[in-house]
Amino acid sequence: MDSTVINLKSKLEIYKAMTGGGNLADCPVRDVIQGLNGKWSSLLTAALAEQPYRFGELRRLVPDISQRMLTQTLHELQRDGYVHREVFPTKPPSVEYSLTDLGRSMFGALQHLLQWAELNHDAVREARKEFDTAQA
Amino acid sequence: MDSTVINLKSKLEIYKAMTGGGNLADCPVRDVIQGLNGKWSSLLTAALAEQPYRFGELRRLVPDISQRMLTQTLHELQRDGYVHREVFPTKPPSVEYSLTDLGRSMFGALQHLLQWAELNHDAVREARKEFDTAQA
DNA sequence: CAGGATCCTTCTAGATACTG
DNA sequence: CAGTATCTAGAAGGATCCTG
Repeated sequence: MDSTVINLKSKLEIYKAMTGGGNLADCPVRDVIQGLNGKWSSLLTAALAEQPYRFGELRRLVPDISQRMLTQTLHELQRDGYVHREVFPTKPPSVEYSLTDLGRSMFGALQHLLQWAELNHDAVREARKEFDTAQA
Repeated sequence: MDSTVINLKSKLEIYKAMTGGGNLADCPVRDVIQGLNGKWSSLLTAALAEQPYRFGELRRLVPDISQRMLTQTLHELQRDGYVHREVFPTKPPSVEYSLTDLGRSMFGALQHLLQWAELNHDAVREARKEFDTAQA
């Protein structure tokens, strides 16, 4: 079966996983998703999915991220187990960031959404334009 | 080919789509993803993927969302073309929200990530715990 | 019933300066 | 090189009251 085909059963399961139990605050799915909701999380994951990078390389690669947000986002991704941080005791020190197995697995799932976004960006933009002019 | 298998070519394409052109502020992928980064966007999309709901039904379904955020998030999802809003001129009025074709298409891609989150929540939690104790 | 308007709090993210 | 620390503006989100 094509894994892009979604049956109702899995929809219901996801929905239940997100809303069920009356304990939304501790909902597992939302807990994980929340960790990827940052402005830079997806972008940095996508970058590291290509190949490992060092701190400075990532800065140059993503010129409009502040060094504070780069540090912080990498830290969060590392904390959630997606990113491995390896320090090489050179002088001056160099630090390499790479995806863990969990990170690669997660990116495999995230990628569907990124690809969809790339393919359907025009439709979304068009919908926004239409909506905004209709409101005016 | 199993669509969960990622080849390097598509990785690179996504990465380029997210970072290329030196025009990150207008990056299409990030533009679309940003619209789904809200605290409630995924949850409401998942709910509406199951079936259409009325405003009050969604409130009861997601008890910990404020009515303000429910209104606002539905509005954003509608603006991006994911959600259709239909007003029935009854007394008092009733409004039904449902996914558009674009919304269903988007959810098909988002769902991979939600399913991954459900399956791997324990691993993420474990990683966090390990990271936090290692820091202490 | 389905919101709009307001006020307030918290969280996010950017700018800048400094350090091992 | 790879960060930390501090400060601040702005956005996101919550609480409450009001209405067609």
